[in-house]
Amino acid sequence: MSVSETYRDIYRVVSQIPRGRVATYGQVARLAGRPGQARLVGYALSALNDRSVPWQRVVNARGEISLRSGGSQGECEQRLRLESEGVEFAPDGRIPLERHLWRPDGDGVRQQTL
DNA sequence: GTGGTGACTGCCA
DNA sequence: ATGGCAGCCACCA
Repeated sequence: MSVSETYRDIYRVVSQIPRGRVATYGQVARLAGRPGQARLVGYALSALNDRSVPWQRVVNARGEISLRSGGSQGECEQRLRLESEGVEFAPDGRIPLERHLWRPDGDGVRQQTL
């Protein structure tokens, strides 16, 4: 394999993010069994080369899109993809985590209660 | 094996 | 409210 089990675990968690919802790096890290190590998630996604993984649903703690080193059109593409999935963006370009933050435990029980 | 860096987060000023 | 510094783990040279 090209990736370690840690990466694979991270990808697995990211793949479990439901459509129309987003998760923070820290959250994914915690679910992946690496609490407090959001950097690894970001780094794992940076090394990610698989379109099967919805990496676009992973945002930073502020609900903004973290763009990669050097900067690229990935940011715009990510936003478009999320909007296409039903994720709303605030005027300031942020995502209301209160509404779209993924709740693994809730499992879509109370998230839709706007 | 060692050193530096990174798509982050949280606390302090 | 914003800005800056330190820390964690894994990958690359």
